[in-house]
This record gives sequence, C-alpha cells and structure tokens, in this order.
Amino acid sequence: MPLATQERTPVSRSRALRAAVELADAEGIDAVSMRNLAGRLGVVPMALYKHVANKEDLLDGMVDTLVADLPRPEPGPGWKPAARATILAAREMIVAHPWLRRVIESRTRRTPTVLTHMDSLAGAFIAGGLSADLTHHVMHTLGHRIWGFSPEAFDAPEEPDDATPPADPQEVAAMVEHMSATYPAITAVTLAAIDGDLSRLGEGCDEQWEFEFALDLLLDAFERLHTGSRGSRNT
Amino acid sequence: MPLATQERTPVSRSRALRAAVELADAEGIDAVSMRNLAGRLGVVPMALYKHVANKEDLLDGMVDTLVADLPRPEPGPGWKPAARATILAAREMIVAHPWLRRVIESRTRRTPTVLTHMDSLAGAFIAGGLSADLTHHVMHTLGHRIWGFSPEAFDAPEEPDDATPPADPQEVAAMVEHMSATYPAITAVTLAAIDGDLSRLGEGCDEQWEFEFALDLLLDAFERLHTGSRGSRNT
DNA sequence: CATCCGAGGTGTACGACGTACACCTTTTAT
DNA sequence: ATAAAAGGTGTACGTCGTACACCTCGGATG
Repeated sequence: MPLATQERTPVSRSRALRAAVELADAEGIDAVSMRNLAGRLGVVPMALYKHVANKEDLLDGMVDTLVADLPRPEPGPGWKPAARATILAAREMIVAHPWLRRVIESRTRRTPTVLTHMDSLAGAFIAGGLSADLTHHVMHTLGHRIWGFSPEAFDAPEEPDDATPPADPQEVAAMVEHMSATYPAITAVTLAAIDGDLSRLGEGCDEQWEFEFALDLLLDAFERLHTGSRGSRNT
Repeated sequence: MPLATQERTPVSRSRALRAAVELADAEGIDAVSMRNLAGRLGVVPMALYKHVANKEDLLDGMVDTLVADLPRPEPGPGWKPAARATILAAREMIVAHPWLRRVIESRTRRTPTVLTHMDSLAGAFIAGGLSADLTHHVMHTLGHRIWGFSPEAFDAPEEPDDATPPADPQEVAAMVEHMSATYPAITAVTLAAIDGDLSRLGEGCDEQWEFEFALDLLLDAFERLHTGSRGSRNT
C-alpha cells in the first residue's frame, strides 16, 4: 500500500528542463543522466521520454531554457555598444553555468530560441548600417563569442584535483627553469602575465579581461571595415 | 588449435594511435571505442590498456600524433606571414580529419606535443618583437583558431541526413517567406551570401574564406596594436 | 451513465560503453 | 637456465541511452 499520496506535480517539459539545469548547476553536467534526472523528479527514467525526444533534445532544451532569458540588443545608441552589451550578458550566463560552454559547443541543432538570439544580434549590426555581407562575416568572426565565450586554446586546463599543494620555492624555481628551457615563449608569456611573481603561478589569467580585449578588438576592426567602406565598396 | 600463426606485429602505442586515427577517418569518431579499436588490431579490448592509460589518453594521443607533424613557423620574413602559414597548415589538418575539431575542443590536458606547438607559435610573435604581454593577449584572441578552426556559432549544423531533396521552388519560396518573417536579419544575411539565388540555399558558406577573413582581421589588428605602441606604451 | 482515448507513468530488457582485476604467455636480459 | 618484464586474455561490474509493451487515470464524448 502506497504512502499517503504525496501529491507530485506532474512532470512537464519545462519542469524537466529546469530540473536538469539545476542538477547540472549543482552536480555538474555528468550528473545529468536520464536516470538521475528522473530520480530527481520522482519518476521512472522512461517517463522522461514523454517530455523530451531523447537526450540530445534534453540538452537542446536546457540551452534554450537559458538562452530564452537573454536580453535582446537595444536599438538606439549604435550597434557597437548594443552588440557589446548583449554579448557580455551572454557571458554572464556562461559564467553562472560553467557546464553550459561545453553543452553549447556540442549542440548540433539550431533551435528557434537559439536562432532568435542570433537573429537579434545580427539585426543589431544591420540596424546599425552594416551590409548583410559584412554582418555575415562579422558573425563568423565573433564565432562562439556570440555566446559569451571564446574557445580558450591558450587556457590552463581545468584542474578537477584539489588545488596544487604550495610546493617549496626551490622546487618551483627548478620547474620554471625546465619549462623555460622547453617552452621558452610560453614561459616568457606566463611570467609576464604574473609580473614575474612566482607565487602567483597558479592563478591563471583574467578570462574576463581577455574576453573583453578580444571582443573590443574585433568590434573596433568591424567598425573600421564598415566606415572605411561607406559608399565606396560593396561590403 | 589456432590457425597457422598469422604473425601479428605486436601492438605499440604509436601503432594503436595511428590505427585509431585511421579508424576515425574511415568511420567517424564514434567508431573509436576501445572494443572496436582493439578488434581492428586483432586484440582483446583490455590489451589496449597496456599502451594507453585510458580513453582520454587515447584521444590525447590521437591529437598528438597529428599535431606533431605540423610545421613550425619559419623564422624570417616577419611574424605575420609566419603565424599565418602555421595556422593555415593547422587548418589543413583539421579539414583532412573532420573529427579532429571536436576532439581538440574536448581535450582537457595539454600534452608536451601540444605545448610545443603553442610555444612555437607564441615564439613567432615574440621573435617578431611583440611583447610577452601582447603575445599573451594575441594567443587568447586567436583562441582555437590556433588549431585551424574557429568556433562556428554561425554555421549551418552538420546534417548527417542525406542531402535535402530538391524541394519544389514554390515550397522553398514559402519557407523563405516564413524565415524572413521570423528571423529577418539572419535571412537577409543568408540571402546576401547566396546573391539571392534560392537554388544555392543548401550550399552553406565558404568556411575557408570566413576563416581567413577572421584570421587576417585579427592579425592586422595585432599589428596595429604592436606598431602603435612601439616605444611609447608597455604592451 | 458508459465508453473511449490520450496523456502520463511503469517495468523489463538489450546492447553498447569504459575499465578493474586476476591470470596467462611470450620475449628479452642476465 | 632463469627471472623478470612486456604484452595479451577472460570475466565481470556498473553505467548509459532507449525500444517496447503495458498500465492507469482524468476528462471528453456518445
């Protein structure tokens, strides 16, 4: 005999998606399995398939859930600040949900929600007077930066292990020596980034700063292309 | 009684990695499972673990195998053409192995081989006179472009299904109408890219061109930052 | 009222996957 | 000849996504 019916609000697509986002936030994206998520919802795994087509659809939906809340670029002052603000808002979303970057990267479908976001950003450029052609190239150049992240080829790998133990200075010095001999350029770059202060070695760099640096570099370059071609060339 | 001993060259790490690359080239990255790869090598799955630590290590190794063959930037004429040539060579590698992009994106370790490539590229900038600081930002800005691809947020999704059937023009026109109403900016951009010729709708855009456009845009911007700061600022 | 239906939930089962562990065999070095 | 290392085997476990057949309600409809 079942316990006193603990009334369970029935699962719905949006409830499932929100639960999945919460689960990913709390325990990481690997914890988001159909079985695990179903458990959270007090339901058997297969029940989820009444609300999502399959796991891909679940992940698409999770992205949609978050992307739908992004602000649209404000029409007005100019395309550059509008695009900048929109992209930085997307970045806040990425920072708030660390698993989101990888999930977006792995998406293969373009959902209407995602298309809407892309359209409103492209629309900002067009409204600002950029030609459709230039807007096209601009969107390509921005790439995933549209979503608030750039592909961080140069980044320190995420270290899931507990923070590196302090390690005595002598050992560190020897390591740096070795690095410097093997990878002179990278070492020079790294040392410059921490002002030569070896105690700051584990810090990693200021991603936000790097992101905005690259973003502004690109926006400025776009502006140069745009104004440089007004009336004379066909971009 | 076993068949006449068909002499099998013993598996080695590099043989396993090369076989894995071939397998991925031939059947896609999903076909690269420990079991499948072992089968190809005429060996039981667990035998692979004598040569790779685990699957992540296998994937790392596959990347290394290819990255090791990349040319280093030539010292000489200037950092810009040197970096450009190196990055475009990496791009050729990516194009030749379509699975490689995703695998590189998913790597979490930086192997010595990969560090060596990054170091030689960073070294080109430094040899060209860019400060360590500027080189740092430059590497970040290039992001995955270092590896010959940019994150294609704006790309058509890869369509694994057979090419879209020709679809009669009337239907296409209606679809475009609908798209244009729902996503005006994207539609304008897309139509511009195909010169309004609806028969070219499925084409997708010239990725190589977009890649080089973005690459050159960035390299030019770096140059402007560099020469603009010579002797006056500390970048 | 009786009936039906469809939306939501269940239970079982299958075929992958990565890999731990204990064991065997072959090659090589001494 | 012998010992040890290097390479290969076989079994087993836990996890995953999901196909398929079934059940169970709460209305809507005759």
